[in-house]
Amino acid sequence: MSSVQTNSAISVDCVIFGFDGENLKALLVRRRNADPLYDDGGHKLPGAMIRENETLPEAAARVLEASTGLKDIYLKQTSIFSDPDRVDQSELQWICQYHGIKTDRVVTVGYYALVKLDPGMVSYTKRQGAVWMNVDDIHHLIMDHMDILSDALTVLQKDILWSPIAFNLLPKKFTVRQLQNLLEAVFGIELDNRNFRKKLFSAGVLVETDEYEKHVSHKPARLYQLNKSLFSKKNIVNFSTFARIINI
Amino acid sequence: MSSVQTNSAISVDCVIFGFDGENLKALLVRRRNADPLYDDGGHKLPGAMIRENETLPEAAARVLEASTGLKDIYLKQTSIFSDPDRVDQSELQWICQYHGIKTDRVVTVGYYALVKLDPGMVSYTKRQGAVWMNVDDIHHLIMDHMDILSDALTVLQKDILWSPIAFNLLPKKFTVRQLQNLLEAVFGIELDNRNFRKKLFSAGVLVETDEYEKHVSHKPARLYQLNKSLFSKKNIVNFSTFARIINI
DNA sequence: ACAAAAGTGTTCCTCTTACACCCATGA
DNA sequence: TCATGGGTGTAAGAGGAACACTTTTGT
Repeated sequence: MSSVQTNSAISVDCVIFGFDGENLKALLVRRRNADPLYDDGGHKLPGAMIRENETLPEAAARVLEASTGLKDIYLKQTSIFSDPDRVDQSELQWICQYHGIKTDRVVTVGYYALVKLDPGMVSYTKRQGAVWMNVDDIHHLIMDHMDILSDALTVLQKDILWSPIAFNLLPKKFTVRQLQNLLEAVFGIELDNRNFRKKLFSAGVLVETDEYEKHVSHKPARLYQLNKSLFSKKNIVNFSTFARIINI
Repeated sequence: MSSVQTNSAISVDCVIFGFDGENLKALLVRRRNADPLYDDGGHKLPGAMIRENETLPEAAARVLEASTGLKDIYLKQTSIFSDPDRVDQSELQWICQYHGIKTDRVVTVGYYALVKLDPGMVSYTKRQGAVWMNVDDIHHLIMDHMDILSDALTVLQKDILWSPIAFNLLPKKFTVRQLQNLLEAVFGIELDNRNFRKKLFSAGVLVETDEYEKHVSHKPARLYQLNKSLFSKKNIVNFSTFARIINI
């Protein structure tokens, strides 16, 4: 019988999703920005080891802030990746050396975050050496990070159906089309615009503003906001608007 | 800045759900069956420390087998509980002593399992000193185990809507009423029996058998089985039958 | 014979789907 | 004036909700 494992290191890896009005994107970093020796060209998810006196959500929030400069962002745990061999020996050696620690094993916890992708954000992350890639175009990441990403996407899909988190990916004021594009991108489906509007408005999740798109070479679309009064009651629990609209 | 945490112990705690045809139950153990000194009368969830060369799902399966004698049971990770103070100093001391380990911190990972509650199972668990309690009647557990239980129930509810796991709580052959009772118990709702049958049969998830209930003092109900052909295709992904039936 | 749960049909109404044209703007 | 996406209505059909009585068994 093997002995109890006490010498584990625990890390968090964050899948940071963003939406540019067209495509769902995720933020990736080079293996080691700070250490060109180990930049093998592979991309990875932003992550970190947990510290003493820090919970996992706190560690994830720290990673998020380091990558994006943002605090108070929607952040949710997905799965744990605990295969003893998920980090091979040479990776492990490097990790121990890099952090100045000694460990036999690294268990990682996946998180996903939802951020508003505006030009300011893009230039901020660019300065950090990070890159926003279309989720559909990401095929290879180092270690098991591809698994972590796929898992996060699956969880995101379910969560969007059952909570109003989709609005975390949109600007405060947005067009109906942006919301429709978002759902189409996340689920890989197409929606009938007329029926989408009907169900959306009858569900009462949106409040119209008096503002419109500007500088577009077609009839400018009205901007809407999320109906915040949904949050005052216990309606969050019952938010299944998108499940109905997508008809799953 | 605090240093990187490497000396964590990782445990798993399992919420083992069972259904007796009427109520949803969970399996609880005394704090330390083996050690009467520490039996303070409080109940806890079955759990264990992870071992070297063991993944978390493997550790959870080990706990499950120790509690119920069952292998190959549906088992799913829920959340992680990582508050540095979730285990207080005296608990920590006891844990280190009991396991003969040295650690500063115990992070635990919640799992839930679904088992068929037949008389054999009940007597097996009774011999282990464990007890099946109605989930509705559980109000106090030691440490943060009540949080782990509540969390598992929430996850179970969502999962039941989106996958055929409900059938893991029923015998191989069951009546329509048992399935209805199960859904009513898990969600705390009431369903119209006629409409329930209509939707259930039209969804094609059940196959009828030629068998009936026996020794009941009313018209015996026909026994049904889960339509296994659902699994051959990719239908598992699209299983939303109960979401439709419950109309969420 | 009685108690207890099984099993069955219909009507009404709501919600979903499918589908085509005019409108406002920038270039 | 043209190209582009915004924005609207209707008709037909499917699916959901509400509801009461007969059947079969054990006692």
